[in-house]
Amino acid sequence: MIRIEPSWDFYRTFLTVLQQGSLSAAARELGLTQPTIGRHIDALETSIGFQLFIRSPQGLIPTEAATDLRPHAEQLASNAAALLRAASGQGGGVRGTVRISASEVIGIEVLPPILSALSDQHPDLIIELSLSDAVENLLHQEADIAVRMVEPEQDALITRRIGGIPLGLHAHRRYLDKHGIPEKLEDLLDHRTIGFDRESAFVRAIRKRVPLIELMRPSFRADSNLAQLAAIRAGFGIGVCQVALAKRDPEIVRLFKTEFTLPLETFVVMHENLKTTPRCRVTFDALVEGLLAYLGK
Amino acid sequence: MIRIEPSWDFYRTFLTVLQQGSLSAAARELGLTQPTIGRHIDALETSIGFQLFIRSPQGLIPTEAATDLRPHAEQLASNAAALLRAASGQGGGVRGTVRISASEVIGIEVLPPILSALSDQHPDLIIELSLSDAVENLLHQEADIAVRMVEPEQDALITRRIGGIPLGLHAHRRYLDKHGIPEKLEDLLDHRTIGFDRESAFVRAIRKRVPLIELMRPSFRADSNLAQLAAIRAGFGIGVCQVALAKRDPEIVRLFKTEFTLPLETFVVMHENLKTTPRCRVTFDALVEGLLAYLGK
DNA sequence: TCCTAATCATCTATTTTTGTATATCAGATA
DNA sequence: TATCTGATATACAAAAATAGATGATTAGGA
Repeated sequence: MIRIEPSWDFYRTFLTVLQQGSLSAAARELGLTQPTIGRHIDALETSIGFQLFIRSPQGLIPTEAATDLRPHAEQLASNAAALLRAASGQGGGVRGTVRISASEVIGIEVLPPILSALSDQHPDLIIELSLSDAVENLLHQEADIAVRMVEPEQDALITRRIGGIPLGLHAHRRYLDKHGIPEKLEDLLDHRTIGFDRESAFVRAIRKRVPLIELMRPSFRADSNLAQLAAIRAGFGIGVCQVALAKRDPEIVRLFKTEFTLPLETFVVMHENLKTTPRCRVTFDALVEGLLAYLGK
Repeated sequence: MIRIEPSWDFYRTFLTVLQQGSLSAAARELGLTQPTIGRHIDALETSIGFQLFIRSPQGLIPTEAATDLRPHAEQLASNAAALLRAASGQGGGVRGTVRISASEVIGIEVLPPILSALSDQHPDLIIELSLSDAVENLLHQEADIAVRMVEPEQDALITRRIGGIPLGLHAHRRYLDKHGIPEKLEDLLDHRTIGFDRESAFVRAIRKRVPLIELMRPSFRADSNLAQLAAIRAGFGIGVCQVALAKRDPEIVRLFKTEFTLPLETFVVMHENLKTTPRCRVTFDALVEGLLAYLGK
């Protein structure tokens, strides 16, 4: 039974201990001392009435109860960070921190010049870029704005459709010189191809489009699209990547230009709450404009 | 510029001051003293670098900045409460607090017997009932389970469709004795009717079904369906309410049984995270079963 | 086997936070 | 006008939280 509400700071301490694995490490992380962290955990355990950690000389091992509470504590941390970001943007004008979530490929290959120009225009704007393909992080307020490849169905979000980024099959000229150029799609079965590690919505979309993919046995697998792109650039074999990115390297050749093309629908998404805050508004617009330009629109 | 992260407790204090409107009232609310609350606000203002309140002898007036931060602070409070509820349910078995959100009518007229039976079966279960028609409170974790009249489109939610609760036009016999029984739908225009205060999705659904409603000039308006039900029971006039509720009072007569009937789709909804926690599982099942029984299924 | 490095627990001095009491101000009321 | 009630601000003492130092325990490596 919980008698009095614990200090919210205890939640922060609790999460940090979970993340760091020991009182000492959490103390270093938070700029406090180990006895203080220990007292916080003790107080929290007393307050909620059960044990959160098993102490050991190697650190603290979370109990099942602690693991159950972890997502709540993480959300609390996200919200606290969101509040601070909101606070940093106060005072009118474009200033403060804006946190953008995007896929690895987009974040590394496409966004930097867009964000760089934005930053030049608004020197007081601090840009954080979080690279992840998880769709949910807008709802958890881990980011203010997201570039997504699936249309979100959430009402509280403002969504702007950018269009389909064309994907194509590509290989490095070095690879083709050595292994020959496939003439028909079926020839791909005899080539070294680059594929996905795990099943995902994106992979299913490709399969649907080109059932042949099903039969292929990739000789290189990676979940990270970035790693796949690197593999194509390194001449490892034939893989799927954005046409615009491939064009940057004159040594990379597009294959089956007519037979295989796949538009990757792209959206810029923002919390409705943030539409009036200048820094988010400006960043949202810059992303939309920059991505449209990237698509040649 | 924010230099060091403020204590999370300051956020709680900040929100309480916003809610209560003065340092003194917030101090009473939190069980602290007015100087302490004042120091918390001072420290938070120093930390984030701008003023949150204008002090006055009548209390504290929030600045625009404070108003902007308010939703974040509220979400923080919801999450902290959700964490505590999760904590209260630890230890296996059906125990702890479960928070249910439902519309006023459902919560007052339909749920009590269901929840009462549930409570008898599980003495360690503490039930909180939050009456509101806002759809979003599941996402904000203000409730664990919700009874909703619109199907949520959110992926992270578990939804169970109950079916359509039939609505009908009703009036008290006392009213009909005095004003006569309308023969045709058009006759309603000459009667005292009970209508809605504001536009809502529910109202639009009714309008679509029975365009005649558009023409009616209700002599009693209330947003609260509960107030409308009370008005029908008091013999004020003719209004819309659940058929099953009207039947409980033999003095209430249903009108235009064939011409006017409207099923109110009903869903029980729960966060996916909570499906393994016994108290939520059990409550969810009890609500589904109870509501199906209420519908005669 | 012994040494090192990491951990948590405990005790005490110090710093920080909080509470108490009081002063001050603005508005409502007789 | 005098008074009462609510509010914030300030000074100082009390309480609480914190840091620092030390000891005990364990794992891993020479």
